[in-house]
Amino acid sequence: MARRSDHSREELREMALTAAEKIVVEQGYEGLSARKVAAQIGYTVGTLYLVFENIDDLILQINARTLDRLHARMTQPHANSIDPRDYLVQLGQAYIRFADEDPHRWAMVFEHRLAEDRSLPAWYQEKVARMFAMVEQGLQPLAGRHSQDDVLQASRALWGGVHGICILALSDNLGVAGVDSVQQLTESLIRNYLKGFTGD
Amino acid sequence: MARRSDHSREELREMALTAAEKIVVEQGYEGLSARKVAAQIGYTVGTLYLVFENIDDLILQINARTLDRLHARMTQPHANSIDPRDYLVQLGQAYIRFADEDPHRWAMVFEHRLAEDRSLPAWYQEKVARMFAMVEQGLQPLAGRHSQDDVLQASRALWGGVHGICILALSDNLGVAGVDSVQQLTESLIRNYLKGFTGD
DNA sequence: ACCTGAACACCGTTCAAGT
DNA sequence: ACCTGAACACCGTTCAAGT
Repeated sequence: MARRSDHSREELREMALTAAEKIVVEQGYEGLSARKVAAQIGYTVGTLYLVFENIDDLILQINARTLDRLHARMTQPHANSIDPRDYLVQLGQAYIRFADEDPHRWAMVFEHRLAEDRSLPAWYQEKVARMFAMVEQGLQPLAGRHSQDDVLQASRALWGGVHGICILALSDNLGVAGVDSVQQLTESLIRNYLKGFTGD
Repeated sequence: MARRSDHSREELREMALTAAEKIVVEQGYEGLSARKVAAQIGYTVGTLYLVFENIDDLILQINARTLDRLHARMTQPHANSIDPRDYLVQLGQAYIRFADEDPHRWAMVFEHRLAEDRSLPAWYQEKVARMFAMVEQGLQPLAGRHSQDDVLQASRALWGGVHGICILALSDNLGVAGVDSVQQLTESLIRNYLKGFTGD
């Protein structure tokens, strides 16, 4: 015992994150604990605190990976060759699909709250911003006579909307059953909003 | 000790809920614990379990009260005498205002997750349904040639949208500062969606 | 230098025992 | 009959001590 040096810090970190992600995927946010992660990788709890600041830090690292996965899923090959409206609907539906297929991972991103006084690190906020930027860009071709500020506001309203439908659906608060109806709701929100936005 | 009979079950319940609400308002969801509630009302933890099934049950009771408060706030006096569009915007803004003024109480309603296998009791689900019904009714005058099903779907999309903006704003994920901009986002979402919905 | 093991201050929940 | 107090199985976090 003590001084094993079986693994480097980096290896330890990777093992811990992988083990933690497995727990989250299987048991959800509530099922995660430092002790479980430590047990999974064959170290003591104390060791985790050599690699992560605390449990919030560990969760943040996982959430960052989740945001990366989500971003990858939302990156479409033919973004430029299709109608902007269809593209935005596709973005929304990719988002819903991701949340539906990996609900625990997705939920942790939004269920995890930092202590009131702490705020998300810049590198993390950037990952969130990147997603909003996708929507903003998708909206750009429809801007018409709208100012850049209008487009920004619209992208936030729109994405907030998609997110809300997603949340309510996954928590069964929308009284809609199945992914298909959620996808329809999303499409309804986006298309109607865009009609209003473009003024067609 | 033992056999105090200082308070009836009903009194105990009321005291516990009031104490618990105070803790939630001040310290948020995470700050709540059965032991703290018990200490506040001068009883042992065990006593709480004579009045509530478990801590989830206690939280559900608080959340039910919160939904009642919210419903009261959203009930407007002149609902029938104003433009339906304005009315829906007012509903949305009342929702945002409530969340902004009482963030901890509001957040607990949406942060609290039941165990995967358990579902919300019918009496609780009805309180949620009641709020969606308000939106649905507000939307009714704008239905035009839309089917009843379309109106239902639209009310869900719209309310999901408002909710999403509210969540992202309160978790600082929208990059918007202050209630005013959130209110603007909400109005943008609702008015543009309605333009699309009514086809004007 | 690296990791452990035990400690500390917390949880939710249960239930024999006291009055 | 009513409530306690202690127990059980968990938490996150810290850090002296062992190799």
